[in-house]
Amino acid sequence: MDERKIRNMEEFASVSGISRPTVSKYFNDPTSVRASTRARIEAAIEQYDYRPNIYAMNQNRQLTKNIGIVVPYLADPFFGEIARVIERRCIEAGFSPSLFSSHGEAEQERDILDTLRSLKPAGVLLAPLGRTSDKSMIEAFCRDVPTVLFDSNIEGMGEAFVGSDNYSFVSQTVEYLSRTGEPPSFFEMKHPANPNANKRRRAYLDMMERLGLEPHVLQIDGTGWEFEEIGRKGGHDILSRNALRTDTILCSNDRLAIGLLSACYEAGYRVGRGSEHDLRVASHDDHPFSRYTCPALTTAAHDYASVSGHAVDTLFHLIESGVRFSTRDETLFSARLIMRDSA
Amino acid sequence: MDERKIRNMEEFASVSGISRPTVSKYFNDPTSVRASTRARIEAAIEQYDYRPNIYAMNQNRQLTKNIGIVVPYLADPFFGEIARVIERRCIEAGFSPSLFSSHGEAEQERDILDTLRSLKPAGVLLAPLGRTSDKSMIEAFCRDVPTVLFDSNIEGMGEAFVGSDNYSFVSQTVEYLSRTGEPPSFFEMKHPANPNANKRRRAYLDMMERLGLEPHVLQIDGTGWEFEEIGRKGGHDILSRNALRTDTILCSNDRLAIGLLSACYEAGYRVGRGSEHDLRVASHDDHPFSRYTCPALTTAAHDYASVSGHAVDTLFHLIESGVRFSTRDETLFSARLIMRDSA
DNA sequence: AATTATTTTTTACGCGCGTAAAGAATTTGT
DNA sequence: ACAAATTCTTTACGCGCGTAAAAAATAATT
Repeated sequence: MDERKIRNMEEFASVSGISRPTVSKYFNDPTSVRASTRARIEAAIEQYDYRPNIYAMNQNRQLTKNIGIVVPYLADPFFGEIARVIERRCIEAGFSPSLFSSHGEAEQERDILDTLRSLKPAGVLLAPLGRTSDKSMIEAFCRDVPTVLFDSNIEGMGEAFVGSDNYSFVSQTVEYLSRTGEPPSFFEMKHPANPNANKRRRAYLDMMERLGLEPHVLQIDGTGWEFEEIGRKGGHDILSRNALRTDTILCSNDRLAIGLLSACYEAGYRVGRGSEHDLRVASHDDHPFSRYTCPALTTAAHDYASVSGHAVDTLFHLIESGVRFSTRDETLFSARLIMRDSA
Repeated sequence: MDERKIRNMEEFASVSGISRPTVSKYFNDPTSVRASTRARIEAAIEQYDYRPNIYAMNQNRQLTKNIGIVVPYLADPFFGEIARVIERRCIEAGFSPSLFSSHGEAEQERDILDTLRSLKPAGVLLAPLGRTSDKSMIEAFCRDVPTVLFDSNIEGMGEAFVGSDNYSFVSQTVEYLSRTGEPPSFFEMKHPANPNANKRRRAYLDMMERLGLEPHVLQIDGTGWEFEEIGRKGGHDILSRNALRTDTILCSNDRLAIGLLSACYEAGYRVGRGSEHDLRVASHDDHPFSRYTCPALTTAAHDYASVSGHAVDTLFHLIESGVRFSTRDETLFSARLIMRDSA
């Protein structure tokens, strides 16, 4: 690598022997120049380690190559994984992803959308907080920036929604549990942060009715995003009050289940299948840690790859076509039942 | 809010009745203008919802207000938490944090540093991958950008390192375990990803020698960042080979311990204190989930707040003073023993 | 009120790159 | 080999803001 510092595209153009407009054209789309000139430019890049000033690049472009990724809560490894997959695909497509986490707070979500707007991104992938989100602000944001919602739907906002089919999660777990043992009670937060929780409750009620079984919903207290602690406290409460009708609990999500399993352990309840156990516990999401609970958690898995892949594809299509969708489309992927030892 | 769209600072200056250079001065430091003009500008901002174009702002500034935050693995909620705390403090200080995760891959780490360099950040907080990091590239990066390393140290790189005192972690756990029962064996990966692991092993050996006890290190196979699975497999291997000398295991970190506890449960070993238990397991880090393992994990907690707070403070000091430190300073915070049921 | 210190305005240039237009050079097709 | 099509060079302007310098206005001090 040559030690001479290239200060700008003008200098780089002259050392590479190509005119500046052509070099500029190359950086905006390497395939837009002849193969031979492309080779010369790339050789010069290699030699001088030059890259254009992104601030000057983006100043005049109406559309940058930035993509915003917003998740509600990064301390949940589920979103860490999602972020990883989405980031990779954005980079492969030549975009620059910027990752943001609302950390469970509506004010942070607002600030992020503000920041994002000034980044003039080509598009945004947004997993909103849900119930506490500032709906009108999100709506205004989506009007200005091509946005695909994922994970958690807010009716009518964004050009599209990509997520998991909550009904498919719950129908599989309820069907499995009631076929192989006593019917499940449904364990959830009284005021869930996320609209998926409501869909899951309704799916539970619906499935139980279909199967001709008596539904039983256990609603526990607690607000915020510390689901494990909420699940643990709620679990202790329910176990001590003897509020169970059957020996089977179906949790709304794995993080609550992790807390519940902890409570069961502490209270001396043996969780699992078979006669030597007191309780069966199942759940939804296939959280990265659900394999390592004691016992390992029976759950329904998201199709991670499909959800993130389709969300990205949808956004790319939106960006490339340059037009907004005439109808907002919602794509839901089915769950896959993961049978482990807890139920 | 007025509906008229302000296109640039010129227009904004004219509607606010202040000259453009003064407005520019305001945006670079609101306290640098007279209180009365500041009030007028802020009223106009409120009314027209104007904010300057960040690309044009940063183009001419040698030093932007950006701060890069790089963590090795976001699917570990520990880093999600760290990111949350650091982000907040950066925003409070008027900086724009950009969060990046290497996702356990050295190539990603390299790409991130490349991206970061072109963002011309005022400073960077870097938690490197460790063993697999491209040391020479990090070194070159640190020469160009004021960088504070945290969590995982690489000798001599960056202006400072802020982390936890591994010796204090291990000394407390070893002391506690050997005082209250049989001395611990040390459970770790044969090829740990992170230099902290090596320090912990050495601290274990040192402590055992001091206490006049025979050390015993269990090194398990596996590479990468899926520590739980590595711990689980290694745990099964050790339990089935009956490789334990005592009834006490001290894990290098909580994520390995989570896997080990899972293996213990699957193999029918009862973990905990007291005569009705087979095994004691303790660990280090106070991972967000360690409270919810079964049994809850006895561990040594990082001083999260101090580490992230001091790392940020150090970087701010570096940025404000404008000078590099003459000597690289390393600050280590002590651990706090968290006694739970596993040991 | 006069002097001094502070703040703002006016004027002007530059940053690094996007991009448009016209002409020159190169490649492609026959 | 020649015309047509493609690609590149030259020239030139603009984006939105930072920033410097001198002049003007305002505030603080005596």
